[in-house]
Amino acid sequence: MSSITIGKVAKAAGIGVETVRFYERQGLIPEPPRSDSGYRLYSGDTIRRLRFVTRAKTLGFTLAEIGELLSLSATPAAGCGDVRDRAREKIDDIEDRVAQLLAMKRALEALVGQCRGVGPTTDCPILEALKEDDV
Amino acid sequence: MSSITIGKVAKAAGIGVETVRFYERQGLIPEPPRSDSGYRLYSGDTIRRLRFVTRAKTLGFTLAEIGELLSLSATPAAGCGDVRDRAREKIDDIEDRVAQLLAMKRALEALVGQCRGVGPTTDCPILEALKEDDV
DNA sequence: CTTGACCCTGTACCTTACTAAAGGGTTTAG
DNA sequence: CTAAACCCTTTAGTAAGGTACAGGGTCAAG
Repeated sequence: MSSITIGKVAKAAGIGVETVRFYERQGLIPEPPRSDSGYRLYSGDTIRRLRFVTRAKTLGFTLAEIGELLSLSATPAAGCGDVRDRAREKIDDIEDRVAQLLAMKRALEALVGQCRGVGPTTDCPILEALKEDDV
Repeated sequence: MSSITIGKVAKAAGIGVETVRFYERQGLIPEPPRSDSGYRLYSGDTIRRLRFVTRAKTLGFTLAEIGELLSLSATPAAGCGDVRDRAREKIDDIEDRVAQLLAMKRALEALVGQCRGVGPTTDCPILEALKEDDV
């Protein structure tokens, strides 16, 4: 049932057909079953997976990292402690990123506030706001 | 006073000398004054600026976007409304990223919870947690 | 006063992440 | 039944973001 060709999957995920095949080669999506004529036949899950990839990419994860994230959920219960450890690493990583983004946001808000005419735009508030955070 | 050579600046920023020159070519840092012999002479500001670049990079900003962020603060008070608008765009962008990162974090936490033996690891919580967020 | 650690420019090369094209089979609408 | 619109593989090219020489000058310690 509901098996869709690569063109539909690509369109639904908002990427190109070539990119879907590329992600398959990179191991980000599993090799799908084929029709008699060799066409790839996908299920709706692939669309979600592809959307996850594009989102994670805009968040600064490399394809390799995204592969790790995806493999976390795909791993069977066997190496459960290992999965948990890697998930915790990713959580820490995400928390770092969030903290840095919020610092950057505060800096930009300070800039906008400065723009309202509170003071002179002499120094750079973006750099100022981040200079203490030695990561 | 306190002028440092490219090697020191690079080391302090945690990047290579070649990368500093590359960022200069990309316009991310200003062309510094030179010594009589042609050596680049930096001030401490450059180190902060370079650190900002490397951080913004891990947060998924392209070098072009980072250039825009940096130029926001460098712009004189003249085009203040324009600067404010662009800063607000960046703030929105950052808020989106934070929201997506937090969704991803929740998904990972659900995964870790699942690992504690609460249930079978049949479906993928990472994909599940993100499937509603149509961005 | 030389030798090793720096610096300069310029060019070439590398990785990541696509994107396109060549050459050919398949499906489907008219 | 044919022509547009898909799909296949393989190979090559592109853009972003560096990284690495080559060939040559500079500086500071011993």
